[in-house]
Amino acid sequence: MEAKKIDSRMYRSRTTAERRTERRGKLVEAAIEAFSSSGYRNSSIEQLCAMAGTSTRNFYEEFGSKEELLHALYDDINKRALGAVAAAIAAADPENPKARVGAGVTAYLASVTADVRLARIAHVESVGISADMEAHRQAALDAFAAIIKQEAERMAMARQAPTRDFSLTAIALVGAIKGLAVTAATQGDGTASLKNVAAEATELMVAAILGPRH
Amino acid sequence: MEAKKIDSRMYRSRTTAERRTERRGKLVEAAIEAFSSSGYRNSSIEQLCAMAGTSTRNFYEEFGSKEELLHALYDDINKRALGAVAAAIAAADPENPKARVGAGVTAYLASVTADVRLARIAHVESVGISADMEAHRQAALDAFAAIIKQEAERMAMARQAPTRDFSLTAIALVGAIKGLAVTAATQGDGTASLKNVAAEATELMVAAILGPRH
DNA sequence: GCAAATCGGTAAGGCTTATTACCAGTTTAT
DNA sequence: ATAAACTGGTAATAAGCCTTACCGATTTGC
Repeated sequence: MEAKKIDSRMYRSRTTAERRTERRGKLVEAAIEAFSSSGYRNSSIEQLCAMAGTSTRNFYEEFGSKEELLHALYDDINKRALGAVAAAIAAADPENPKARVGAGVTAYLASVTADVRLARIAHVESVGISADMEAHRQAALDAFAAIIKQEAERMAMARQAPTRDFSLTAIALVGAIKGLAVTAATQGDGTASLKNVAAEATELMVAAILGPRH
Repeated sequence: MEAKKIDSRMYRSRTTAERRTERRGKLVEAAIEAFSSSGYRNSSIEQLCAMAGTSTRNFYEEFGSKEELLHALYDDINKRALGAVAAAIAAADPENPKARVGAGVTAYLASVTADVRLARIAHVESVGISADMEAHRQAALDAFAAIIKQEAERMAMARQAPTRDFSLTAIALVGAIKGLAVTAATQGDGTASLKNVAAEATELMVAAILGPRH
């Protein structure tokens, strides 16, 4: 009696799952555009629905609230960036620390600056929304810091870097990379080109991890 | 005819200027508490007035809007921090670059972490409020970056650092210091104590400015 | 002391926006 | 083919909040 047949019913030649994912995609795309141009707080659900060509009724079918949509969007952006970094690091020469670091940070910056709107959403519009969102954002930053810390410890283990606590170094480097990412995304010309910014970030990370004397 | 006698009239044994500055102070203090605990967007003007023991009528006498209040508060925080940094740098030994950098960054971190609420307001609650506020915030970050850049160039001039473009380095360092400041403010115990954080920031800045080989 | 001017609190108007109830359109089962 | 079930758009409900008009309280000038 309770069992519902999901994904079986068709509507306008589309299955339920198709319609849902399509609507979800449209809403996310609308949110990317609206949040990055008008700002999260100035974007109303009705506006998002109008841009996505759907209705508020369906909005609540996909997301419980505007914040839930932002949450999902934030996760998408971060998952993509984290994946790019992990892949780049894995593909780099394990014996060459600078190359590893450079590959990872360049992958991150390339991922984030590819679409200015995403950088803005991740680093500006998602800040200070609510206690929940803040906790989530902090967790994401911690995850990035953990990756950096892990890489640093790996180098220390291989005697390429001094053995010490890299916790604060990692936090500082996350902040530095974030600042460079925003700069590259908003004014990615000349001095702040992706190439220059990636080089700067790499130098800074190497200097911070390998220590002042090297 | 048009000339108004300002500050002359008394009300409840207080002059106009006295009442205004007092109210302003109470409103700012209420805003610090409300913004940092409930968040900027969740704090209504009525709430602020209730906490400050005044009325909405008087709120608009002092500030044109809630955002204007945040703007003023943000400026206060930054002015104090910038002043502390400038004083610390001026008092430091011009010949000892690391001491200068350490004094400046320690002064900044001490100023910001002295009151957790201020750190939260400056680095979290003020982000992504509006186009105006964003421009203002960016300008403040640029000002900090300019100070760092100037110090770096000063060192290069004295042949204590290599001669190069420090623009991106300064931006990265501002981000790093911001990240450390937030960490110290929110979890300023053990590893993230003011002392440790200041030391980390100093090391990073010296390494970044003086170059990898030193 | 009295009128004119100023100050400040209350309360209501008006706008925006989230949320849901309702109904029309569409599909499946018998 | 028709009833039952499901899908989705419109529109109304409801709440929150900014803003200001109004009016009593207080003070100054004459």
